[in-house]
Amino acid sequence: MKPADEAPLAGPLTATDWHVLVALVDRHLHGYAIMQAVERDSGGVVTAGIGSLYRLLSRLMTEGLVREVATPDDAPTETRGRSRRYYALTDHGQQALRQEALRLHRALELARSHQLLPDASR
Amino acid sequence: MKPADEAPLAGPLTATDWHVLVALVDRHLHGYAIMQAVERDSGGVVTAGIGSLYRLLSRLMTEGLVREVATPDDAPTETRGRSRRYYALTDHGQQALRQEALRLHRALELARSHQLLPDASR
DNA sequence: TGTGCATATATGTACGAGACATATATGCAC
DNA sequence: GTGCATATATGTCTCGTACATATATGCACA
Repeated sequence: MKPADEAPLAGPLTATDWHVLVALVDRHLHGYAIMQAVERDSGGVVTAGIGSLYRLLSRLMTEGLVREVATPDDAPTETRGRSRRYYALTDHGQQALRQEALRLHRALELARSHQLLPDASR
Repeated sequence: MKPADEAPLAGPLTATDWHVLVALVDRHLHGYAIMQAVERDSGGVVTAGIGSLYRLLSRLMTEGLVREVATPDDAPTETRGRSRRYYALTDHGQQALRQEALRLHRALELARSHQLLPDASR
C-alpha cells in the first residue's frame, strides 16, 4: 500500500501533530530538534513529551505524512549522544497541513459568528 | 473542588470538544441536538459519533466546561424517545473556548509565516 | 577526575479516550 | 405493522499518550 496515493485524508489533526508537521515545512529536522521546535512555536502549550515523540513520529510515518531522510551533508554529526535520524514532510503531509489550515480557518470563522473573538482580528 | 475557580486551563482542545462547546455558546441544547450541530457546523468533518457523545459530555462536565441545566419551559417535550437532558456552557467553558480561539489564531499565523496559506485570507 | 546536564533515540507499562455495537423506548410515516 | 428518526446509555476493544526508564556521549565546571 502506498499511503500517499489515495489516502482518505483522515479527520482533524491533533495540536501536536499539527505543530510537528509545521516544524518540518521547509526543512529537515531530527526528532529532538522537532520536540524543541514544537515547544517553542506553541509557546509551551504543546509539549510533545520526549517519551512520546519517537512513537509519534513512527505513527506519522505509517500514515504517510512524514518520511525519514538521509542525514544531510552539512550534518553537525559530531553526533553527541546517538546518531540522528532526520525527518521530512511528504507531499501527503503537506496536503494534510493545508487541509488542516483550512479547517482551522473555518473554525475561527465559526467562533467569530458567535462573537467569541473581539473582531476580525487582522 | 470548584473547577471554574483556578482550573489549570488544560492544554489544547480536540476538534470534537471545540465544536461541542461552540454549539453551546448562546443556547442550551440536549445531547442529540449537539451531535447534529457538530456535524453540521463542521461540514461533516467532525462526527461526534452517537456512541461516544454521552461519555464525552460526561467528561466535559467533570472538567467543568459544561453543566447540565433544567429542561427549558418552552420544551418541545412531547419527548419522543427518552426524556432529554439539556446542557450549557460554564464560565470556565467559555473561557476555555476563548483561549482555544486564540490558540487557533496563533496556529494560523504560524502557518502563514511558512507560506502554508494563500494570503492573510481576510 | 568526576559529577551533572544537555543531547539523542528507544522501549515498557498503564491509563484513558474514542470507535463501534448494542439496548431501551416512542412517535410518525408509509 | 414495519421501519426510521429521535433520544440516552453502556459494554468492549483498540489505539494513542503520559510517564518512567535505559542507553550513550560531549561539554562545562569544580
